[in-house]
Parts: sequence; structure tokens; C-alpha cells
Amino acid sequence: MSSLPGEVPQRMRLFPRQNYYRTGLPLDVSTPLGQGRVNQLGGVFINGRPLPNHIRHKIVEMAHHGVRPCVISRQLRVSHGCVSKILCRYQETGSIRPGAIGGSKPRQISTLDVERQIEEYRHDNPGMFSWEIQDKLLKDGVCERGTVPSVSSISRVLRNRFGKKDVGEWDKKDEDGEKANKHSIDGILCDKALSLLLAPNGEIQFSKLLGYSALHFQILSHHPFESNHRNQSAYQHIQLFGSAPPAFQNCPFTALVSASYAAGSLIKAKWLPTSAVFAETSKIHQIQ
DNA sequence: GCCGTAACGGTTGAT
DNA sequence: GCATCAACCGTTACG
Repeated sequence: MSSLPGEVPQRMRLFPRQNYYRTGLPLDVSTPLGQGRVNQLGGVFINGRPLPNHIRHKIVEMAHHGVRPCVISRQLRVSHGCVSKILCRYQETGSIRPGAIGGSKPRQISTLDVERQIEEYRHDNPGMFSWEIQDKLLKDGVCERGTVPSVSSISRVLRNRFGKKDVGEWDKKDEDGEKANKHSIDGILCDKALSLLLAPNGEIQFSKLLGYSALHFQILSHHPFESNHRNQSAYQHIQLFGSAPPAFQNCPFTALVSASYAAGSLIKAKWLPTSAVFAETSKIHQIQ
């Protein structure tokens, strides 16, 4: 039997084909990891939580080598539903990562006009409380009872609009952060390093990336509206197998390519055809 | 026996 | 700091 990290000893496993959920039989198992449970195949899982990355990797890797899902399921002791789900997602997105868990849709709590009005109130009277602002919005007829933002929403608007600038804290993820970074030591170093990587015509010279250990090549976004997870996973795939995942081959989109410093600050970005990106990253992978 | 998927109980994190 | 809610998770059972 192959031993996977986190696997429980044989004696802790329950009998296969036991109907846990529908019969109400106990299925909690005390494991060295804590709140583990054991599935019908004898594998350990934590309800509600994604499988560990190394198992997800293994599933994709085995499928890549032509192993059938049912065999993967039995060997890794992961339910076939889960194997199917992970492989389907991988085919569709090129990502082995679980989706973003938790959170809720951003609620449109106030229109831009209302936000502007809140800012104005705050500007005129910096000591004004959120509930006072709420009252004033109603009194001035800016909002009606049903549409007026909650006190916590107003607080959030104030925090977002005034909080960060007051303490001089820039969010490195947004554009402001990017600008700020350019004036940092990291930013200056990055700019200098990148200037060596750029050919006179503005193209990134991929071959020169190899000479800079402090710099790493990054596919930041496969599509402007998609998450970076997918692209990082695609890059992982290239590192593992030396080729782009199936879903990415012959992809009509373009990829945003950047060179970034060890600190992760974005310094320059450039749009290139996906095929060119994967061709170049594969070459880099092979040389390394 | 294999596969896709609905239902389920659970977790997470933004609001 | 707490409650709510909608996203996700992996397992099970069914067709």
C-alpha cells in the first residue's frame, strides 16, 4: 500500500460500503490530525475542506499518465465523485486548485452619488458619526428609508475613502500601490533589472530572464477577467510536465506576462499571444 | 464495473 | 465581535 502523508493506520479505517450518511452511523474518527473522517474507501478526509494539494497533484498526474479515474479513486482512496470533479475542472480550467471558498457577493450598498455625499458630509464635519451621516442622508432626501445604507456600510465607505490615506497605508495590490512601489528600493531595482530584459523594441527578452535569479517569470493573468489561480496552476503544470495543460493549448486568448521582483511587486506588464508565452516558459523550464 | 451528478452535511470568509 | 449568507468542499448513492 502506498503511504500518503496524513493517512491513518489501517486499524482506524471503517469497513467499506458502509452507509454513513443515510443510516446515521458514526463516522467521526480520531486521527493524529484531529477531526479527520474516513470514507468508504478507507481514505481520510476533512468534511467541507479541500483535499491536500499533493493528492490533487497526484490525481492529475496519474490521469496524465493514462490511469483511469476509477483506478485513481481506489489507489488514492478518494471518492470517484471527487476524482471526477477535480479532473473535470482541470480539463475545463487547467487548474488543480480548489475554488475560492467562502465570502459573499459584494453588495451594492450605495450608489456613487451617495458615496460622494457621505464624503462631503465627512469633509465638512470630520467628527461626524456614521449614524449621524445616515440620519442626514434621510433628512436631506438623498436616500429613502428602504435605500439608505446601513451604519456599517457607511463606516466601510469612510474607512475605504479616508482610512488608508490617513495612515499612509497603500494597498500594494492596487494601482496606487504599484505607483508607490516604483519609488521604493525594490521598485528602483526592479526597473533597472527589467530595463536589461527589454529589447530596444520593447519586447521581453526571455533568454535574459535566466541570468537573474532575483527575478522570476510570472504569468499574471490568462484573461483580464479571470483569477490568477488558473494561470499559476498552468505554470505549475508546465513545471511538472513541461507543456501547457490541455485547456490552454490552442487558446485564442492572450496572456499578460510580467517580470516581477522577489517581493512580488508588479513592475512591467505586456500582452503576448498565449502560444508564445507557453513556448518560452517551456524553454525556460527545460534549460533550468 | 464505470461514470456523471444530485443531495447532503460541513467549512469559509465577505458583508 | 457576531450573525447571515452564498460560495465552496468531498462523500455517498442513484441511474
